[in-house]
Amino acid sequence: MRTPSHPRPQELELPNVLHALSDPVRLEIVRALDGGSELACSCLGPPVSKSTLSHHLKVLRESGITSTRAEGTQRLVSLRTEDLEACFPGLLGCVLSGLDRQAV
Amino acid sequence: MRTPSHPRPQELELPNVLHALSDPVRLEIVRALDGGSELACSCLGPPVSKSTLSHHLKVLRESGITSTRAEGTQRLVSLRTEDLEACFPGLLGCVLSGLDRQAV
DNA sequence: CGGGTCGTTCGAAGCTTTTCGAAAGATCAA
DNA sequence: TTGATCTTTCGAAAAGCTTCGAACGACCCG
Repeated sequence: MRTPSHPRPQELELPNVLHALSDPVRLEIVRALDGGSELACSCLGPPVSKSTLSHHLKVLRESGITSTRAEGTQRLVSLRTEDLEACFPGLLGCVLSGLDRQAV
Repeated sequence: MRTPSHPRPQELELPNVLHALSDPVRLEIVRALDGGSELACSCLGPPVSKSTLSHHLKVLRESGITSTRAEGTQRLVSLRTEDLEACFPGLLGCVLSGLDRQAV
């Protein structure tokens, strides 16, 4: 299983990033990754089928929000915190704290 | 022409707000409103048909990003800067500066 | 009242998104 | 090799989004 390709930092586009963040399932995934942990697909997100989860991870990866790395039979997913901070300073933090605020 | 209804601050939802901001036409509208000006529909956004513009303004309004006020035959649209800041601190600013950064 | 301007709503076309189960691919362990 | 595990891809259904023109509604000025 190969590590898939990721957009380069200068290729990140704001509408894509915002769109990727506008889905509740994907927000949940982003929240689970907050803190810098590198998690396998099976640890992420609310209960959806594995094909659905795979789809959402693809959207996050292709928008530049997450990074996915092959490790044996697993895929380890993490946030591209630094690249996001360089492209859209503060954005990820705002979204995460907005999430917490609404999590109630 | 009546002033339409708007969601209350506590009703703003992060996925809705992010979705509303994830469209290039709507981002353009938000950028035009940045600075606090109150603009008529006809002053906003890239060249799209008026029904399309009306639709995008409705999405922005219903997500809580903009406020629309009737003034004679016009509708004056403005950003709900304070409400957004209260619900999702920093978000609007990040998005606007990210926009500038990509505007090139 | 009549006509003009501003904006919304309706109806529709084309495209994308979300979701799932079934099947296939990749890796490891025995 | 065979089987088990983890994940992606395929195919498909249902829902939603973006866009437009045409029609309508609200308001203002002569």
